Order: sequence, then C-alpha cells, then structure tokens
Amino acid sequence: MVRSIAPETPEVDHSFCPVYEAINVLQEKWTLHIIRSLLDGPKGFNELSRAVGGCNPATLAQRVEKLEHLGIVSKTIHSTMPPRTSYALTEAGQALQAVIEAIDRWSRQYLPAPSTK
Amino acid sequence: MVRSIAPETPEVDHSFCPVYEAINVLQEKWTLHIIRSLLDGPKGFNELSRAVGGCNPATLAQRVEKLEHLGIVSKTIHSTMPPRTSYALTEAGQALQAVIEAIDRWSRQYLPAPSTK
DNA sequence: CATAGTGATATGTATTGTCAAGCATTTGGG
DNA sequence: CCCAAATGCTTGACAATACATATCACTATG
Repeated sequence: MVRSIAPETPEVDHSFCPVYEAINVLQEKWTLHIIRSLLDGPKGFNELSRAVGGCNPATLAQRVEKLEHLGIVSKTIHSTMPPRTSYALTEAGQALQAVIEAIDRWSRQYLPAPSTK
Repeated sequence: MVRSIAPETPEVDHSFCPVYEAINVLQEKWTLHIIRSLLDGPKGFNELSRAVGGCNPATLAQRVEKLEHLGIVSKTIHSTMPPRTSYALTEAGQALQAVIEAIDRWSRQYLPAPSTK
C-alpha cells in the first residue's frame, strides 16, 4: 500500500469534453438513422419506424425520448385518440445535417461496396 | 409474372446504400472514440485503450479488427515478444476527420453542458 | 362489419458489451 | 536476484441492451 503521490496516475482529463459526449450520444444504435430520416421532414411514429428500417418500437421510443430530452427532436401530439403524433428536428437537430453530410461524403468515397457479402 | 418465390417480401430498397452502411459502422460502441484517438497519431493497444478511456480490451480488440478489415485502421506488429504493436489510421481513416470535426463543431454549439450529473 | 392503420408498451429471447483474470516476456527498482 | 509493472491481447462468466412479437384502444376505409 504505497502512500506515494502516484504522479503517474493517468488523471485522464475529466473536465467535460463536449465532443466526447456528443460521440456518446450519436453512437447509440439507431440515433443517426433517426436523425437522417427526420432530415427530410417530420414524421409520425410508425412512419419514422418504416423510414429508419428495422428498429423495433421499444428501442425507437427510447431513442426518440432521449433525443427529445437533449433538445434534438421535438414531439408534437396532435391527438391521442386516434393516436397521431409527429416528430421533427429542432434547430439543434437540423444542425446535425452537417454531420450526416460528412458521413455521406465519406461513405461514397471510401466505403467499399459489399461485393458478394 | 411472379416467379412464385416469396412474393410477400417487402423488397425494401435493397439497393446498397453507402450512408446507411456507414452509419451502421460508426454507430458501434467505441468506434468513433477510437478513430478520434488515432487522429492524433498511431498508438499501441494499451495506449489506445487509455486514450479512448473506458473501453475494455475485448471490445477494443474486436472493434479494431473490424476497422482493420474495413480498411480504416492499419495494424503493424513490430515484435511479438515483447509484444509491440501499433495502430494507425489509413487514408480512409484520416478522411473520417471531417466527420469528427462536424461532430466537434455541432457539440460546441448545441450540446448543453451536462449541468449537474 | 371486418381489416388495416395509428402510437405506443409488455413479454421473453438473442445479441452485444463488460469485468476480471491470465499468458509469455522484457524492463526497472530495491 | 527477484518482485512488480508493463506489453498485446484472449478467455469465460456475467450484465446490459436490442430484438421479435403480441397487444392495447380506437378510427377510418372498404
């Protein structure tokens, strides 16, 4: 049990890093797909689900809730019965278009075709 | 003239979409962090692990292997014993800097401080 | 009046990521 | 000399996450 000052402790800059946080948000499964889908206009729940393609409702609901909480997506309930809701991007959400576009450009240039699987 | 082969298949635009694929790659946990870490120079395994911060070796090894397979990262073994390896970004990997920068810009402008917690 | 569609939520299961320990060896300190 | 630390990973048991599917109350359409 060394009482020494441990000068070699990594002490990995725990000061809040926005980029690190942002990556943690965008890296969650389906998040980027959701944003991409909403970039071409507001959508209802099932509509969004179809646009995203393959995400199950539980996960979608969870993602959308988090994105709303983060101020990236806004949810508007037009009527509860029959259910009619619409999800849209906020200003912050729209701003993510730049990120999607960067991914778009990169993928077209560097992502190899899947060829024969 | 239906060939009678599974006509009920949704047939959801299976034409390869590079952006969709790219998102699927980047959305895997730690991937973006790894790339970001490697942007400021090649690193060894443990070094990378520390730079990424919080990723366990099993996952890191798996991610790095996939990224290598995709031609985003290159692995060079300098000596097996003592072990000494280095991971670096390929050209395709470097190109992802544009994506990271887009995230960087977005996060600084729109990501709220974590407040309390 | 049956069917399909709306926005979700609840099950149980499958996939995914995590933790802790360990391997063979060199290096550094005591 | 010998113990501890560091290197680049791998393994196996476990937990967290996402999945498919069924279901709800209700309306609009055919």
